[in-house]
Amino acid sequence: MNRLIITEKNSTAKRIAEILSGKDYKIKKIENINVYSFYSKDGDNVDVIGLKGHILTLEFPKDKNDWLNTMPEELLWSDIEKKPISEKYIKALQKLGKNADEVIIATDYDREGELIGVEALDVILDVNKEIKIKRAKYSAITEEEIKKSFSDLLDIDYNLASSANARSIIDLIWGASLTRFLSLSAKRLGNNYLSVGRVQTPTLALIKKKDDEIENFVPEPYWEIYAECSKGGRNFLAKHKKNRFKNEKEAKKIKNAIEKVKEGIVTKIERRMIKTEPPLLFNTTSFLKAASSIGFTVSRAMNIAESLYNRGLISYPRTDNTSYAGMEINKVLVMLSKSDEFFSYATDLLDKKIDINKLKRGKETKDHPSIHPVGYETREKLNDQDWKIYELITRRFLASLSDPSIIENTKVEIDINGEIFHAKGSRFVDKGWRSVYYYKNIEEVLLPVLVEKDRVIIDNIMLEKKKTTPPRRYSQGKLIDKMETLGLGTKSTRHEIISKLYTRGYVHDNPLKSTKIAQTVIDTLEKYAQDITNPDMTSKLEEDMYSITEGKTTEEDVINESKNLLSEIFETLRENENEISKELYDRIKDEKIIGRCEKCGGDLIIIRSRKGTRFVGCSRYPDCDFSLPLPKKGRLVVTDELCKEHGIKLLKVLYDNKKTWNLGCPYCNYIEWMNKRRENNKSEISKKE
DNA sequence: GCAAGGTC
Repeated sequence: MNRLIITEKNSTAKRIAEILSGKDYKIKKIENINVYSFYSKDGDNVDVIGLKGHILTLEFPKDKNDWLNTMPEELLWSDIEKKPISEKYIKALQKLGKNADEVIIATDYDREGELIGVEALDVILDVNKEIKIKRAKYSAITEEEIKKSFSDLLDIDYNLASSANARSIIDLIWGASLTRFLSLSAKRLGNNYLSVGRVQTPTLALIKKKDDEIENFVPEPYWEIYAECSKGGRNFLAKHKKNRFKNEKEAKKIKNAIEKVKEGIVTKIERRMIKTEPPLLFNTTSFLKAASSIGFTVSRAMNIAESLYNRGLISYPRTDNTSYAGMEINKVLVMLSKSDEFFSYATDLLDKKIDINKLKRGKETKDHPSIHPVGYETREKLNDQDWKIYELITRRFLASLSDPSIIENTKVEIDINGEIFHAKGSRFVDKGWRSVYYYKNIEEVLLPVLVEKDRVIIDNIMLEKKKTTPPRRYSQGKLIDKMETLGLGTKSTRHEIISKLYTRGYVHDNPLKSTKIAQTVIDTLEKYAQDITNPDMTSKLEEDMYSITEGKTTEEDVINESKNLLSEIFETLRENENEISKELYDRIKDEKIIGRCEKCGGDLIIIRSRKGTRFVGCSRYPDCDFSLPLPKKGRLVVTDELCKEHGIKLLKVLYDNKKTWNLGCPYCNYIEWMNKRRENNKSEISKKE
């Protein structure tokens, strides 16, 4: 009998073949894809193939491809076709499926995994209707789990696959129709289109909202009173117990009253032990957050993690798990105890004989284990960035197994002529896990030895004026975290969604700032199509998907309900079509004004020629011919910052390969370029001489 | 040239 096993990715195909064959398998290539082949104990021939995630994608029929000749709302009621993403996987599945008596779907144990399995199954049923179908569900790729799942095979959960299918159709219809409507209204076609989506738009709205808060923030002054104290030659700082004074007079009055006082009395000392439990193991979100805080962009961090995974150095980087499930702690520790960098720490942990049952913390999910090291490579053999990521993951793993960190906090109350001041100190009692995971460094504040009724010398009383600060923008890491909290995107897509916002010219910088275009898009959508700007759309979809899975409703019903809602939105959009178009077009046109013409005082605008070239020109052309060159390639992003010398908005250029060039002021850039050219000419001339 | 979801 021929048995075919289909997994979601190559790495699990290989691992499953290893486990089920006892490492006795051969690799054959079909359509240049690895297939792991072996004989089972019963003498059955088994082939294991790993796919590359989804093998099919959704598409509108060709006649709907012309944006200018299709009403965006026509997409709501259009057919949707399923098209292969890569032909070779389809061909390979057909070849293997034709000769198989039984197929076991062994894709990941989640919604999308079930759909990927059904996609593969549909391809196979086309060529072999008689085939027997089974499903293997495993919650970790450990020997025990895999063996158990293959000896206890289940059936395909078609409802679960259906729920994922509904999601994909709804995403395409909403995304494509609204993207086209906005792009057409704003006359932004070609690669300048204005994208809209269930996940990207609410994410962008978060960033824009933060920008609004900062824009509207009015700083309020407040005052703080500090006392510079000393005891036994040791200086320390105490702060008035009221902390912030909103009233300057009140603060001044206190300062004046105690300014000449030379001594204070310690009236109270409070000591508290603060125990901080070790951090949980990394899942994708917490990993990206940590990588972001040490200076990586989330895309870069994810790329490196993928590459470390492919080299066998870390476990699968896309997971929601933060528990120890599916992980062999001692094996990892033994491996690390042989490493140059971590041997002493790992050895100590091994000696401690950690009780795994006491480590049952974190969220246990049915997907891959938490991100942890599975191999080791010396620092020299990895490049700097790869090492930093590997080190971060390894230190986190070690930290999670370590003791809590204990800090002693001391609060000293000092009476200065009736005014109460507080001095705060902190020192490590036991660094615990912080000695190996030292990324969030905590500084000790040491106070002199004090007891109640001690007299301390007051060297100086200071009144400091401060201002309340606006909220902080989202860093990439914080945004990933926020997206997870709101249920936006998945562990695998969140970083891609953020990159997408950059390449669309919707955001720039890190922490993220929204561009004018983004602000206009969000304002328009919030006015006329609020559902798509709201994270609730995702929560609602999640509920609907759950109902489909439970059999309480159908894929068709959910899609129709969603289409009806979108159809109502389109009615509103059409009613306000002219206004929307004018608003989008005008505000984005304003975006093109980047400064004032030094020759005539007109507006400097980014002008695009029909040939696709562009330059900075004066709005009073042909009366004024002032112009500045711009690079031919890449997407221009206009920032809010102005050139200090020319008052022109600074520009950035985004390239397809995701590289960014901070062009800055186009005038400065032009001058620099001219100077360089002059230098080159000079050297050319001198060479000739 | 649209989305989001997989995976590399």
